[in-house]
Amino acid sequence: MSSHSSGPVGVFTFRLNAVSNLSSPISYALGRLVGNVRTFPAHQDIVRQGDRPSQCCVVLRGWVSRNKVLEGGVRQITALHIPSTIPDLQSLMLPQMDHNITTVTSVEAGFIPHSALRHLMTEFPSLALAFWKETLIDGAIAREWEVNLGSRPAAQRIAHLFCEMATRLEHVGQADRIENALSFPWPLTQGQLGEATGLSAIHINRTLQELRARGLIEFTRQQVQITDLDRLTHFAGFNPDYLLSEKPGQSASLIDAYERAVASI
Amino acid sequence: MSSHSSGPVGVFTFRLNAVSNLSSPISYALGRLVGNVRTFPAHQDIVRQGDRPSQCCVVLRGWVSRNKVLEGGVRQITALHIPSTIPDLQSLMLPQMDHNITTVTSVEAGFIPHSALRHLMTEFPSLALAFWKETLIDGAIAREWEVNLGSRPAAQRIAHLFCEMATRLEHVGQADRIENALSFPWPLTQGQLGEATGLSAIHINRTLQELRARGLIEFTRQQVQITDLDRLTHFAGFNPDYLLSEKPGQSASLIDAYERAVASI
DNA sequence: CGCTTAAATCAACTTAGGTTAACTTATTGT
DNA sequence: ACAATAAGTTAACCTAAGTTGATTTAAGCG
Repeated sequence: MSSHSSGPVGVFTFRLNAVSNLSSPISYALGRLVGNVRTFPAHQDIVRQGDRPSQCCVVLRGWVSRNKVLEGGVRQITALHIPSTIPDLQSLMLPQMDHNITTVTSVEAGFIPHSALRHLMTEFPSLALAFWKETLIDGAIAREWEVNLGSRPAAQRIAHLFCEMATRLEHVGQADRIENALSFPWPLTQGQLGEATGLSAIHINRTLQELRARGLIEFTRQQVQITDLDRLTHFAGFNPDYLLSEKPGQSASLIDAYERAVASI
Repeated sequence: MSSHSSGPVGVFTFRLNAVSNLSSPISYALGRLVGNVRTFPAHQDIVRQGDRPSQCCVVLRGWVSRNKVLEGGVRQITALHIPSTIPDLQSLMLPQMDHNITTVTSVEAGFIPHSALRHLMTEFPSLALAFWKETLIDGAIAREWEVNLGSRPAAQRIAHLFCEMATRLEHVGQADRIENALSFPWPLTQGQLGEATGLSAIHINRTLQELRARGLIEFTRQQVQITDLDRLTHFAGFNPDYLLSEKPGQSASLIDAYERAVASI
């Protein structure tokens, strides 16, 4: 069993640091709280709508989605979470989950009891501020998804999501950039991509082909390759400001930290 | 000029209390910080995308929208704010606004300097938790809007928004209920309703007529009347849990508080 | 390794919702 | 009370996206 400050948990504390500059005692204590690291298979609920969790889940490897399922069985993915985030952090303040947290890939996740987090927040009020800030960034992403769902045609909508994920993945060192080209893992099926963008799987397929024909992206198995990020950015009307990207310097150290963490597994 | 703990400011502190049960010294201090109360005309930006505010805005009367404008000039409303909320609370933690805050109606708004809020949060860490909780509820509402925009057909989408606003307005005593019928002010034009739901103004018009024909809603000038809330709720697939409604008891005291506040203007 | 199941792809057809433009009804301002 | 403007309504037409069903390719799996 891999466990604390070394190993994948590092991904988590290092990113919180980059976003909020936590002091090292907080960051150390937080890393130590992550326990009970488990591996989940793909397409499994970690937390369900209506649950009243007593612990928070930290994504250490793999992707998870927030999603809601309507009566008819239609599923809407409202957010995608990549390693280093706590998708159900809200359960600390809002007792009942209003949505599911579901694995997209096989996922390694750790858990922190609410009680431990509450104690730590009492001891270090700045931790609450860091969590609040995470929630605010999540909110900014949700707003951009609303714009995407409400106002962009299919091709731009999909392109915008690719731009966002490319940017977020690059921040945690999970995208490869060569000049202006970016490639990164893409574990969503076309059906799931449709659930995230509010489009049918068939229309996703058509539109993906259009994007390929325009030379904006390439697909190889589970990888997306953005041929020219500037061109795709312009096409999608993407403005990365809402992601509150870390400055280049911090980003670089994050990548190092991540790679060290992964290497030590 | 009306100003502090009496008058419309009461709407604000009373609601924060209901959501997070702030102790009375905090609530009192917070109410006193709201100054510089101004009246804005309808359709005016209070804060703009890209701004770096040094104060937060408290909505005391009227409605405001969060919105983003795309290059082509299309506007997407991502949230509606009714009295008692701080729409740009995030500016305290995220320096740059990622969206506009625009008045829908004529609006009375007060302002609190960031510095004052920061001091108060340092003195009372539970205030930061209350703000975080507000942000989380905002996030839950945004997720439901994502579902609405991505997964519901026009009639259900509009109906769902009516259900949500009816519920939220009832919490702050701004909806009249007679049995199962609810009526409340509706200041959005059909065009703005389209901007909130990602539909064209013409299609809003068509769909509104369908909802009227089905006997689900009635329109009189600036009022919406829900004929039978249960029926509309069922039609829209609305589940109010995500709004974290106060329990009936608290709700009632809120209404009283609101009415006292309004009466004292 | 072939068998099974899930994704992806393709084509034909349907439909919800967008668009344009003409016209009517409310508001607003003077 | 009037003109001027904004909002609501209606109709005709168009298109982006949904749907159904058949076919191919790729991914697990015993």
